[in-house]
Amino acid sequence: MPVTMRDIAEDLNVSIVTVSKVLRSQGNISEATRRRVLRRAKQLNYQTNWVARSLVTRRTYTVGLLLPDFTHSFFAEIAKAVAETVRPQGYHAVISYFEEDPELERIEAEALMARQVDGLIIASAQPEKSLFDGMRKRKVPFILIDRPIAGVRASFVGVDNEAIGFLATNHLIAQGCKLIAHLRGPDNGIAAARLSGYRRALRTHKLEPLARLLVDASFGDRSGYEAMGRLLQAGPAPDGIFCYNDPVAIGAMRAIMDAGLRIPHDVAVAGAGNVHYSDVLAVPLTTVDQDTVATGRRAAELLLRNIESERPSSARKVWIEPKLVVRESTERGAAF
Amino acid sequence: MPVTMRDIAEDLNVSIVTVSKVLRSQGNISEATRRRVLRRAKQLNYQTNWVARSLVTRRTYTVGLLLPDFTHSFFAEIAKAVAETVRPQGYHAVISYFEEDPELERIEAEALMARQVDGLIIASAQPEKSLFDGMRKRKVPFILIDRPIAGVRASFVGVDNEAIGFLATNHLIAQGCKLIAHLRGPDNGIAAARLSGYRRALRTHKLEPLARLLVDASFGDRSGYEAMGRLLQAGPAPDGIFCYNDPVAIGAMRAIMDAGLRIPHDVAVAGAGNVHYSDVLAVPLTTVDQDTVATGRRAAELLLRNIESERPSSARKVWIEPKLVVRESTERGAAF
DNA sequence: CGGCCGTGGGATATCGTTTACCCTGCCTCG
DNA sequence: CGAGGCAGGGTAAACGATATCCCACGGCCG
Repeated sequence: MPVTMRDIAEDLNVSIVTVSKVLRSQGNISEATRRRVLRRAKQLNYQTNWVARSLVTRRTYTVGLLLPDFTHSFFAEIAKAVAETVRPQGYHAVISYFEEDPELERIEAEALMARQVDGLIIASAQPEKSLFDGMRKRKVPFILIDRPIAGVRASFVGVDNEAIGFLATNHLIAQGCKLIAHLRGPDNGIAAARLSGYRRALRTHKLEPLARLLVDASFGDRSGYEAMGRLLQAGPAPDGIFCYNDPVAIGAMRAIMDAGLRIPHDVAVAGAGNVHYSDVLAVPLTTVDQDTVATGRRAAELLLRNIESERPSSARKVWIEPKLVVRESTERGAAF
Repeated sequence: MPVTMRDIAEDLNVSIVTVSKVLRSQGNISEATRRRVLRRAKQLNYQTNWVARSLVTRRTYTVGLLLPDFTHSFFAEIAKAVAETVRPQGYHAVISYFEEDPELERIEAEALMARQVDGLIIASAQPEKSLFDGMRKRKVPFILIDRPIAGVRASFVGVDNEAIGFLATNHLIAQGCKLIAHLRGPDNGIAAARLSGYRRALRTHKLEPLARLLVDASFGDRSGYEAMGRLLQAGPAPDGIFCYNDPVAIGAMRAIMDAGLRIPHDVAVAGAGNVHYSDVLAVPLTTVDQDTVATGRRAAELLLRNIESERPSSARKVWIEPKLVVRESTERGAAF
């Protein structure tokens, strides 16, 4: 069995409390005993038992991270940023995922709380309101990320999706595109915001938002391929496309090339999300980066502040600024 | 503050022990009190305090997972498989990473042990032998994955890299390639094993292993591009290439196309690793899948067995069978 | 009728720390 | 010279559960 403070105390004929004080540099302990304790601790390779410590301090120095799927690089990067932000403060991140299943999400959240995490960061699937009530009742601080949930009063950190749509579309316009289509994402707030940014950019430049240039896609490359196919059959090809996200854009690019058109010469393509293989594609893809690192970092900082400050701090919303990443798929020069 | 067993016990005028027994379905408790306790627990929304329970049972039902980097999809997928395997048994996985830094690796491992994980799964960077000694001393079961460490007696689960080299090369031969090159990886055991599989395949089919067809690359797409460039300049182009991994293969493909050659018509290309975007490339890439799911699952199963069985179970080595994934980059039909 | 057993439940110690006090000298200072 | 303060420790009670025994009672059996 592992070494405990008791072992050290008995070896040295001091009390356990003395050992504890030395190890935490608390209270008044003479330099002599301090050294003796430290030396013996090192010899025995003593390690704090965090379970015991947590029981009495009511702090585990652990934050829970609840994600739909950490094999998606988007979430993996957020997780990494969170872990890196809390580590210097002595916290660990424990990561759980729930596969977009609200029931599993509740179960995992409660498991994390039963393990007494000091706080939670959640990219929630669904407004299972009871979950949030439960957290509030137990006064566990939590931060929502990426997906705001209507009707839940909570701090939130996420990218400004409207800005993503605006940035990408604006860039296409700056590249000289006149007929700009949008492959729109699934029926959720994120897709709606990106669409609305697309519309604002068109409006700003007095381009007409033609209905036939707005095509339903989803979130995968297959849906992008199909949507693009429909768009190309329906009439004259657009000269620019903003796609809901990178996979959709990749599918669209394939459809464009299959149709014998060239990127960006005939059609410029922009995506969103900056998946990390966007630049090893046949034509490297212009996209809008969501700055996962900033998202994770800000969320973690906010959470730590809430944890340390006891008080049920007011719900803050932090919007991360997206950044345009220009690659070949839109580089046609303003001269076009 | 959260609800405890004491709250339930006082409300019902029974002892804490009785409550505890009901909640764990242990001991003899009458159906009547059983129901009363359960009802009250539900009303109060009682949740086991795992910190307290763990202190006395000496079990946290938590396994640690120590990875170089979980934003690499390879490790993320392993992590997911591990989490999924242990979850039904009531365990949680807590994931840590160490960025290939042996010092950080040791620190994180000890932090996990201080948090009393019941076992560890490690894709270790380096043979900091002291780390493994420490784990053995504290009798924390652990399993190495992906990277065997020479001189450390421990259970291991990983893919058979020699088989990867053999499978890929063999496939190229079956596709009719006669002049097969290899872009070799960095100087480690994994690359060496893949190379040796490549050689065995050539030998088996009595093809000559020309020295000029063996080119040093590294692990990134840039290195693949450059290595391929050198190879093409040095003499007649090979008609098949097996690359250390997928990124290298992607770089190589770009170099091949830049040289005006066609894939797979002029050169067939095979990679290894099956990164999840291999099939959205300009030419979908034939590769060898490492079966991350099996790796994670087997490692988790082995670990759980070790945990449950107390006894310092003997070090087992499990080799995961890789699987060939054929895509366009090698599809030329045996007729060539 | 005494002994034994099963049922239903409780008392108490324990897990390894921290926390909140308390105690004992000795020194200083008015 | 007595009060007060501080340095350097110690005692005891948590923290929230589980483990290990123990007890009372009733029924049943020989």
